[in-house]
Amino acid sequence: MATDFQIVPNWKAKYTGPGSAMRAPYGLEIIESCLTCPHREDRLFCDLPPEALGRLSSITATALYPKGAMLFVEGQTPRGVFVLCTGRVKLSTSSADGKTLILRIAETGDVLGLAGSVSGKPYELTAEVLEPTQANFISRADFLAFLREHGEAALRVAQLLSETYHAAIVEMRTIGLSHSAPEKLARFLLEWSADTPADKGEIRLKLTLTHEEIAQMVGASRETVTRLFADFKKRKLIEVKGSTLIIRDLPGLQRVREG
Amino acid sequence: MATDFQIVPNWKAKYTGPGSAMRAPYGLEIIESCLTCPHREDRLFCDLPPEALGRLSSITATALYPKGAMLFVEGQTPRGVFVLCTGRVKLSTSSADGKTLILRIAETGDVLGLAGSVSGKPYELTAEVLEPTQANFISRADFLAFLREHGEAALRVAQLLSETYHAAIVEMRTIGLSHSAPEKLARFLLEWSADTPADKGEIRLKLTLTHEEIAQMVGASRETVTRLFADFKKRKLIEVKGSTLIIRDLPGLQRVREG
DNA sequence: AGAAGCTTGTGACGGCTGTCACGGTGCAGC
DNA sequence: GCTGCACCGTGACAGCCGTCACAAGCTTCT
Repeated sequence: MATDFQIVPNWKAKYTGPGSAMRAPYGLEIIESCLTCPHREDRLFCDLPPEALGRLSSITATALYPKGAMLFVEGQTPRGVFVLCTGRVKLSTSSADGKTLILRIAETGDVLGLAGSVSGKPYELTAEVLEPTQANFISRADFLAFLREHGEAALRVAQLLSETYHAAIVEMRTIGLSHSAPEKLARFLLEWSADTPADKGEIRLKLTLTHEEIAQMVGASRETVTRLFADFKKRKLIEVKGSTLIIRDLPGLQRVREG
Repeated sequence: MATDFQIVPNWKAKYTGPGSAMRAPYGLEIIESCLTCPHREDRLFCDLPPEALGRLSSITATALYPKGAMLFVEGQTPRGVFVLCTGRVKLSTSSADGKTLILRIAETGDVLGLAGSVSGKPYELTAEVLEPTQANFISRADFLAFLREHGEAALRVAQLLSETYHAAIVEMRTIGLSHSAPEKLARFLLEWSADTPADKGEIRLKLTLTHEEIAQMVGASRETVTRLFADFKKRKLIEVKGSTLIIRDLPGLQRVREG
């Protein structure tokens, strides 16, 4: 297999491709394969017959990626799919003048590069590793062959794509249907906290994103995000302690979202 | 089959559901089935073996929809997929305060409601008929059974979803990555004209959308769209004759898009 | 420890564009 | 033809927010 093309700023190249030499940075353990990894979140593979799973694992390659590594970049012809075992990956698109729009932060269990690999059209997004990440890689050719063989897997892929599409629409709403920046930020925070249960009226969430990145997610400037956080804090809607953000006044934040 | 739930403002209900009484309004001809219809654009069915096509036609119901009919509305639990034979359908989402964002205008050959039907999650969009439309309907249950039976069709569906996703991302860029309204409008016009070939330096396109609708597509107000059209005309970038829009200065428009 | 670099906080300012208001125009239906 | 309605055009105005500039914390590496 040819070594994959990847841009890895400030990092040694040897860590960056499936099949290339691997060593765990930052004391990360290498997990043999996502197929057997403890957090069986890898949603691509659930409910497939064992025979299919075996075939799948034979075409899967595990690799480690350091912070800053690019799994793929916008415009590249698709090379295959990545299934995240650990770590977080930023999915973004950017315009010629350097402005960036972050669509979503992928986490454990997410499948990346699916749409590109299925359609054969260039990746529409760039996938940049935010924190050391282990991922399974399946080349496009192997993946398509596998799907042709296993109809139920193809259906599963269609489901995943539907969900991805759904998420894109939701993201679109935050950006397109909000009049003001406060609305957008409120929408973002509420969206972000959606699957975290409230604990005695409070919602605590880890928010390990810079203001810049949040700005790129909601479509605003870095300064407005900073100012809005200050404003929200003053209005006792939220509270920030280190990298954890606490939503103190959920209804209040919802009112901000509604305008 | 239960009659489908549909909202049809200012129209007789009898025209609105698959299986219900049909008569062609506005002198439209009823085409027996998209499977045999002259413009074989119905991309869902291409390249399937005849046996599968036969099965498909047996679960397909054709219906006519008048202007203003809703094929489905946002939040509804998915009932099935629609394949457009003729006509145009507006796909939009809207917020509580009545603001609307149009994602795309579906045309002949497009498949609607696919993501919802595959995932089972509520439709994320509303599909409103812009001009008299004939569409094939396949109920969700039949459709899923068909996909489970025919793996190659499932793969085809995955491809369609990938394309839909791709289009959503492109739309997202117009809205999220443009700083100014002129940029957004230029992006929209260029996007809209992408598949129309240039004819001696000019591109002519039918633009049967109101300024209001264009505004909802690019995420701006109706007035700014009006003003921008006037501005573009003054700068000799475009020209409008009735419902046809002529792009006079393609490079100029591209410069506007780049900011 | 010190320096470099990234992140956050804050003030000033100006332009874009959303909103409101109203008038004109064209089309459909009675 | 007249009336109503939807759409288009345009002016005035305010306010939001993007941009620029700079300072102050924080991390990270040497």
